[in-house]
Amino acid sequence: MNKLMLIDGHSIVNRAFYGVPELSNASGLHVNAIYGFLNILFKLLDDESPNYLCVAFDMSAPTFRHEKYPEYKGTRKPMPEELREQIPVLKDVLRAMDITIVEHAGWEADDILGSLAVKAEREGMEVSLVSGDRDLLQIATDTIKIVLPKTKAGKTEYEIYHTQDVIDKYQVTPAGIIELKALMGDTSDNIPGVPKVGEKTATALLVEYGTVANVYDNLDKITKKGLRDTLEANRDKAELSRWLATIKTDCDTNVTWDEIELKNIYTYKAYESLKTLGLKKILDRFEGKTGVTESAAASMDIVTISDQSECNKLFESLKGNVAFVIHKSDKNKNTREESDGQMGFDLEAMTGTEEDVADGSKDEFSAVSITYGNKTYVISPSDKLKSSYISECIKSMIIRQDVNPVTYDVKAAYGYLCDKDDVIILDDNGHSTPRIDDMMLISYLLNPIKAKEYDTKPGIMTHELYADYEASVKALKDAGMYKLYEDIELPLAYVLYTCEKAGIIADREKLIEYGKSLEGRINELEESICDKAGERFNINSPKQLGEILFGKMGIKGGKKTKSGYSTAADVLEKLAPEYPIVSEILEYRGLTKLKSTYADGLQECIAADGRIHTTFNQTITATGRISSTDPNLQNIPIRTELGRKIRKCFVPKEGFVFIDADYSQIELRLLAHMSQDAGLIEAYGTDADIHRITASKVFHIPFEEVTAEQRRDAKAVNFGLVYGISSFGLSQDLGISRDEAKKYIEEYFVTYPGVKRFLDDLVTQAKDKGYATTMYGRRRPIPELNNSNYMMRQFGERVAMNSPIQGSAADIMKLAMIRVYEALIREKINGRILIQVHDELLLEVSEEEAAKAADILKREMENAVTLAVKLEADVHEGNNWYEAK
DNA sequence: GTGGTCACG
DNA sequence: ACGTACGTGACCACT
Repeated sequence: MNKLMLIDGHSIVNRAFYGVPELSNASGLHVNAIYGFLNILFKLLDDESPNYLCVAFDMSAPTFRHEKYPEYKGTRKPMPEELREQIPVLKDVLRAMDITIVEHAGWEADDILGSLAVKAEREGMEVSLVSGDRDLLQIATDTIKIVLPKTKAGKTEYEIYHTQDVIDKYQVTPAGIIELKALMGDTSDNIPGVPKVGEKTATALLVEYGTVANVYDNLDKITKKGLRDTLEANRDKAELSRWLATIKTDCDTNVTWDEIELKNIYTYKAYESLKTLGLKKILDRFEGKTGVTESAAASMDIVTISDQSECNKLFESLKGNVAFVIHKSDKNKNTREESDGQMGFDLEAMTGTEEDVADGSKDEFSAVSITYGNKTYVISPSDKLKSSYISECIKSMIIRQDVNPVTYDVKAAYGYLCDKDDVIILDDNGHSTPRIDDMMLISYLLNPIKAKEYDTKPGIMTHELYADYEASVKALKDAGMYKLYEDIELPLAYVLYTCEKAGIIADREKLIEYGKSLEGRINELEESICDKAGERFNINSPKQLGEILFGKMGIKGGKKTKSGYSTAADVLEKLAPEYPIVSEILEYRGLTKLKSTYADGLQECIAADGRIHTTFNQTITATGRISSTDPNLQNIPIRTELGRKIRKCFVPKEGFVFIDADYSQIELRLLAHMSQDAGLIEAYGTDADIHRITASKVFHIPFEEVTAEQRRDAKAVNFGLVYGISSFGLSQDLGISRDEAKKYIEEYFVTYPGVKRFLDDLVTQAKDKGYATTMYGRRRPIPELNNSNYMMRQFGERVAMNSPIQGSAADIMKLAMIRVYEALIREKINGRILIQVHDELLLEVSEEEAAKAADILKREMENAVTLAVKLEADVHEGNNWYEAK
């Protein structure tokens, strides 16, 4: 028998929203309602296995009935923004699953559902109507069952009602439900009902008289005077309510069974969009279900290329847009699989000999996939087809004028394609020639909060990015970010590739020595701390430490974290003067950090060539900065002398020196430029210390009389501004009261009114547009600005102030890197950029050319952009990183 | 895998 | 009454 399932979209998504705890994905979008809805849907599909399915949504409030009676539309609670934002997304997911969504301007979802249910029943189908709304019970018959889901402790359960179940529970027939609502009303649906009549009274009346009309026909028989009066006085309300409560069953929905026939819901499209949403649990279900990735692959026409002639033929045929992706080999996997007798033929191992790797030569790859037209080709190296041959084919494809290559992560592609002497030339605009477009960079620019990732399976990944390419480029142009992409991000990828490949020498012996120098004191402190505590415990465990300090020893310290006492440095520092054990703990923490993360950690990262090759991530941060991983070379200690000594372990190669340059207060200078505040610009026009000038102006004292404390305070305010100032944050930083902090800020804004105006504008604009923008048009979406939570909105405002500043500084540094890279090549300097640390560049240059390189570095950095204030870069030379700073 | 802590700009 | 400075990544302990 044919089985139809009808789902009341809004009502179920509401249930899901309130039944599933708050849950948001990486990009800040709430997904709990989507998650809950899908869970309910899957459970129902499993249990009921219908062959027809559709989901009905209300079009928009006010709905049809309420338009006629506007006085009853008002009390409906507005939908929380966290839920509202999920609905269009949910609809997209459902559509991707090939599930039909029905909505109609004139009718409520109820009416559509009722009409479809009745129609289906007439045509001999079995019907399950799923809703969270008990109103629907009026539709129940012996073939139409009403399903009311509940999310209990993460589990989906539901009540099921046929005719008899309604009678059992409510003592009225399904049709009686209408009468019931007419009398008792329903606040959630804005049905007024008769005042003072609740469920009990209404049921009793209906058991007696059956219908509302009959109740009124027999009013004189009602003995309770109060009840009779209220019924009498509110006859109009009862009639209206009856009408409001009645679900229409005769709408001509135009829905044909054919179009709502349940097809394969485990589509690749749905899989992809769930992946974007970060709903991993539901993805698992997709993968287990029908092998979605395989079926997607099957529908995509994947061709395997296994010999040279096929390979040649393919590459000769290519013209226009061509997507290609080179897949990294899994080294562990390789060695293990190869160990069963096939070792000699492993070409990967041959291309990636130790010597090559040591040179920073080509990386290994396991496969290449290419999508062209409507076909995707997967090329795996084998004994018939060498990986070197494949990479030559790709390279020749790339330099052909009639091919526009597109890849995902072009920096990685350089790693597979470039030999050590290969240099990709940058033209006058900084464009690398030949050019390879990078979908990773494009999607990062389109959404830095969550750049689109592609499936890791060779064919599918390439197919997808090929399909997205043109639309994404258009989106980039529409957003005004194409130049940013073409002139900055794309050429930068190559510069970063050269930095990574170059690496930096880390002197292993020195690191070992440094680590040893810490050990003695660490052991000493450990003894002393455990001694004072009266027991041995793990000082590195915040849990144990908290219990010892604030529990056992009874030191007063407010609880802060979810899992107990906070032992963070700012808490302990307040206690240190009074308790020697606390200051010892602080020292211990500092030393073990230096040892484990730096002295020991960095040693692990030294490659066979004696150098550390970090990875610079270009698509991680929300603001446009780059980040460094494995290891992170952007957080090498400098603030304390002991930590700073680590930098002596980073040294240039024989005959070379380090040249280091950092921008002086680039973010504050950008604040001056972007705000166009005359006072701040003028302050930077003089050569004097900016914090001192600010202190002098803000505190109304002569420049010469500014004390060290006042300068420190002014500096903190300056920093605070860049972070999106708050009086609380500033007070914490300076250890002053919130009121005092607030006064500082106010006074600052009086001094530099343009800054105030500018920051306010940033927030207004971000609220208006939904994103913040940098000088070069880079965008950062700020969904938090619309969050219903005050704290979240507040955070959004700070982000709106900070992102344009931090992001513009990042833009400028990226531009500077490209300029420095080009200038070094143009002027044939024997030297290269090794590391970027946000406002700092570290170069390794031959001794003879050090002075020239220093000039180039300073010049290119300072002239990367012309601002209302001068950009200054401080340059130093040294025989290690410590000296060069 | 997550939270706490701390290194940097 | 809430509970906050902006942006990162690595290490450790603990679930």
